[in-house]
Amino acid sequence: MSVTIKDVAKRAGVATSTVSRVISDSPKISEKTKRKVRKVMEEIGYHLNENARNLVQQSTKTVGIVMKNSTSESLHDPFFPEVLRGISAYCHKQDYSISLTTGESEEAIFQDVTKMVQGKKVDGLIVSYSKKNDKVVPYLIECGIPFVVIGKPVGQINQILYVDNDNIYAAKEATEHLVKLGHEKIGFIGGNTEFEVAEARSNGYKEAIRLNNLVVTEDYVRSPKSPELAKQAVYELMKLPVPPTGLVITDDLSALSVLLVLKKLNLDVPENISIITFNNTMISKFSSPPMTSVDTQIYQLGYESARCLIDEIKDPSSIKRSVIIPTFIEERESSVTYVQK
Amino acid sequence: MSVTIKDVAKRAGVATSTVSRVISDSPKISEKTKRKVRKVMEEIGYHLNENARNLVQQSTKTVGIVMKNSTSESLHDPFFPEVLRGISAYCHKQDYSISLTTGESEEAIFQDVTKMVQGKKVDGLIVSYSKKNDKVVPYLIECGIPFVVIGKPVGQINQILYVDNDNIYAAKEATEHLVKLGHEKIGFIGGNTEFEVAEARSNGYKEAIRLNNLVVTEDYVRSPKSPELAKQAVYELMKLPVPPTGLVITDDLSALSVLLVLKKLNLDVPENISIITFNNTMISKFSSPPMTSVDTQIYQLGYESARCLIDEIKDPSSIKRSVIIPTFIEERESSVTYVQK
DNA sequence: TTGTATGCGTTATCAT
DNA sequence: ATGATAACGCATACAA
Repeated sequence: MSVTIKDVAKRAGVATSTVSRVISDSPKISEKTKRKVRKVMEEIGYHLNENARNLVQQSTKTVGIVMKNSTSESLHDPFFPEVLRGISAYCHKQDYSISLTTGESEEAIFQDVTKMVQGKKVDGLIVSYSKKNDKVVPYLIECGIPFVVIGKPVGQINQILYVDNDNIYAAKEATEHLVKLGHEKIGFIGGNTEFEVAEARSNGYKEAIRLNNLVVTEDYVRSPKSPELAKQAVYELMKLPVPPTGLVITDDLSALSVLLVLKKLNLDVPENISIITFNNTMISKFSSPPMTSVDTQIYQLGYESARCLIDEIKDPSSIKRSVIIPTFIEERESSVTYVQK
Repeated sequence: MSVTIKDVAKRAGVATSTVSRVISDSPKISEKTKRKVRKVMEEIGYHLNENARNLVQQSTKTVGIVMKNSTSESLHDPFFPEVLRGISAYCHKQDYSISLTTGESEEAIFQDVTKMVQGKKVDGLIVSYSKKNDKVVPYLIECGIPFVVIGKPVGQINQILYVDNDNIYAAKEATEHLVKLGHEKIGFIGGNTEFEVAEARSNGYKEAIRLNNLVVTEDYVRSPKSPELAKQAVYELMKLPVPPTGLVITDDLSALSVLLVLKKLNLDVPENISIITFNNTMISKFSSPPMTSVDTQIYQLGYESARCLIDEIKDPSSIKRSVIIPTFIEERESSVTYVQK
């Protein structure tokens, strides 16, 4: 069938072990036989069968990527492709392959993960989210397979590798960005608090409100579970007796929905209400108006997670160094100084 | 190390071949021993090693996905994630895994492909683009490995499986959408004509212009190689003695850039100029104004390509049935009846 | 219906 | 510096 090292060995008049050593460029082999063997490989078109190598080495040099919720949702959000881009870049550099989960439900994704792990298809995994009551992380811990989570793990912080932003701080800064502009009534539109990131940003917002002695109304803080539900939240917020003059929104996609609702309500941004969002994706750049956004450096998030993972795979005994990626605010037209009407 | 079929066999008091047959649920094994073996598998936590199976079966049940240009570019365009979503859905259904190229240049991607193919890491590939002078497709033909291209192959149409839209027709329809609205001066902003899709749409546009006896000015048709360069094209177009009153733009991303330029030029859409774009992604839906867009059913493109590929993998002798996915126009606010100023 | 033996294409451990 | 050979974990042809 295929041409194997046996064929090469026979043709070159050496043993298969010698061929194998030539492949790995072992220093124990003389340059002369290396040349000879390589010439034969060229001649008969030999190529390594990675499956065979994987089997004997018990490793695949591929990393699995676990998506959140469902493949569809992940791919609809500009966040995931950008994370993937970062992961991909580092993996390519290290000559690792990438394998994706394909499930459309949490359960299906969990099955994907078990298959990857137990089928020994991956050397490690990147979990692209952090969520309460998630089965994946505990499972991976139990398996003892290297993995890193993007976001702050819900428990066992010290035993789990992770890369994250300081989301509490980032949300605090975002809120204070509006405070500095003179806003005193600031609303918060977050996300599903099952996800750690949503909770953290919500806490950061609350901290900023408290530290600046502003109105702490529970009415002002919303945690819709989807960008679609975010719309509802805006309607409610703007119907309040004293509606907010500024809004902190925890992702660009939701912010886009918000923008649409505001338009329907005939509220201009930033004239009537200021907005600051998170992630600084293409969306915030190209929306109308372009939105001030907290850049979470998504690409770096992905890149570093891959780096952590591959480091860990290569040396599992090394200490667990989690990494925090800094954030910064990209100011655009959606947030301006508050002026009394 | 791991628990293997040998362990299961010993514990269950059967031969390894019996265990293997239980795994594949062979009808030749009695229900009784099946139950016994499965119980043991459960007890000692047995799991199939896919690498070993891959090796002996000479197949991996995974499909490789080839990105265009570079991973980064692909992931910056909403097109690719959506294609991936479709591919992923069908692959999941068929229990196939997905492996992505990670290269950042055409050459690097070609290396990824050869590695996938020669390393026997995939059973087939989906090439997510069709391009002139591309090395990948000829290489895959030479290898004789199953593959399908998304887009119309540049040669050997009959020997290559592909799934595509009828881009000539779609562009013709798009152009005529503006014609019907009374526009007579219609510009075209396409993409890099190295890609077949760009050429096809350009031809469709020209055909519509010709058939409707409109002004055929070469000045009106532009083929910038990136959304960034599209901006330049708009400036030039609008500086013409007789600028167009309608614009056909072949992708949402470029259209977004165009919108921005138009705004800078103080030209309102659709009051001063109408726009129709392609792909109907989130971008056209959420842009301001929302844009009329030709829906190319990207998800279906991906889904069908996976279906074609896996069909072909399962039965390489079956006839090559390529598929054309229909398009339709989603009307939004960016295109309106032309009124003389 | 079940068992025996062999091979899939490598790498790795001993030798020499 | 190189060769012989035993794994790696599974599937399958052939026996029984």
